[in-house]
Amino acid sequence: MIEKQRVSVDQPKRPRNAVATREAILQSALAAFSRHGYDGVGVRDIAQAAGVTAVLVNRYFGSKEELFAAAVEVAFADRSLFEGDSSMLAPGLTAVIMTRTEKDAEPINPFFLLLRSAPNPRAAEILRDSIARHFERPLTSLLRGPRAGERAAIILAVVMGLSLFRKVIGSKALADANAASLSGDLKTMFQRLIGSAASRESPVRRSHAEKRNQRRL
Amino acid sequence: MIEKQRVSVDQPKRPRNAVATREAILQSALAAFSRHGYDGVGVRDIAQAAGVTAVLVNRYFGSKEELFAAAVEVAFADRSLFEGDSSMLAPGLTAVIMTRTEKDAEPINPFFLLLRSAPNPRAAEILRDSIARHFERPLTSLLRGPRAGERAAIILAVVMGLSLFRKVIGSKALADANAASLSGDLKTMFQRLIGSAASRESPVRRSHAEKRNQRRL
DNA sequence: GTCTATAGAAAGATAGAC
DNA sequence: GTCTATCTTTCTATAGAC
Repeated sequence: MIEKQRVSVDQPKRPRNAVATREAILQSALAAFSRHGYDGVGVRDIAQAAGVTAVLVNRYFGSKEELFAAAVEVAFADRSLFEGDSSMLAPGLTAVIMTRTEKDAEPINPFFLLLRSAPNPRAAEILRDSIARHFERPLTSLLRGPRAGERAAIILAVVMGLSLFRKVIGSKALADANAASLSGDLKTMFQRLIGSAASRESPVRRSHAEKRNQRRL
Repeated sequence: MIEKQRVSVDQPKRPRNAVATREAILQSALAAFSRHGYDGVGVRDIAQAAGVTAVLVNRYFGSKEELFAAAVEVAFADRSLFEGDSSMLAPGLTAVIMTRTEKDAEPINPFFLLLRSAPNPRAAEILRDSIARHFERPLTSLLRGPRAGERAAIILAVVMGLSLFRKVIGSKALADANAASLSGDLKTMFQRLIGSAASRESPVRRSHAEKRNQRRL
């Protein structure tokens, strides 16, 4: 029926370049796993989008599973969110959610990679490990107060749940929500989770406010 | 190698009973989709667990996709969470999360069905529709205050994110968290989201408190 | 380093016997 | 109403040519 198409140029074979080929496969895998999840994409698809055949995927990465692990490491490498102090965390998390899940946003990001690959048991193992190292750990060390690890995981879980509803499921209520009011809600929610006592009142600007008015409650 | 096993009795054929067979397939599908997700299970697996062959799945439900839609309707039918008034909502949501994601909990429930099937685009469509009808709508009508639909979706997104981290990913920080303190955090978070102004302070018991002290802030 | 060709398993769905 | 047998497609992975 329809002729198979080459994504790259119409050369008979790709020019020999191991590192460039490996990188092309890795980027293609990152995009494909983000868009369709581990079980939703085959090594053929990934190879074709990178301009090579499926053989090279296994040659460079050993197996689909190992390719996935490599793609996860690349996707989760961005640490910019956790570099400032904790006062920028709530606005930063809110902005990341809003921009990466808006209507015509690039569908390639670590959240979608995670959400769409988590159903596969082996992928889930790889993800659990990478989340702990790249997200839970740095976020935990940014939080003050008791049970920082627990609260960090809650914050990340909230981020993932919102991304799920906004983009993977596509809930109308969240996908079409007014951006300003939704941002406000999220920022407040994150601020409260970040505040050192998640189960107490008014964590917003707590450290400043409580010096001025200890009997606020 | 290993002989295939019949789940049911060792009769050559299942006794003829259309409604019982249909129901057995439906329950088997519900369990399988919850455990492994839409893409993680085949109609053969579902049929075998129901004690029939794969032919009957398509005979009774038309296709895997239609079987999935039927299973979703069954899974999402439980409305007990939204029957009381909104004062029981936060404790109820917290209890549902904690019990259904504890260590040895039954892995068959609507949350896992949703989380593990959402990556498939057709399953996502079916889920989006059923979530709107069975969860977003009743929860929205239980919430007072502005942007109830938006806030209902946020609440559901938070529930799903927590279930994801506790059980599908298996984040150690949340899976092994102290049940009492985690419950407390969740209850507070839900109470704030349920309170009529998600972006303002102290929604807990707001309606009572604000009558006594308007200048609390 | 990259390819074609293919092995071997498993998927969804259907024809036709009983 | 239920089965066996089979069609067709797709999957991961590998052998071997160039």
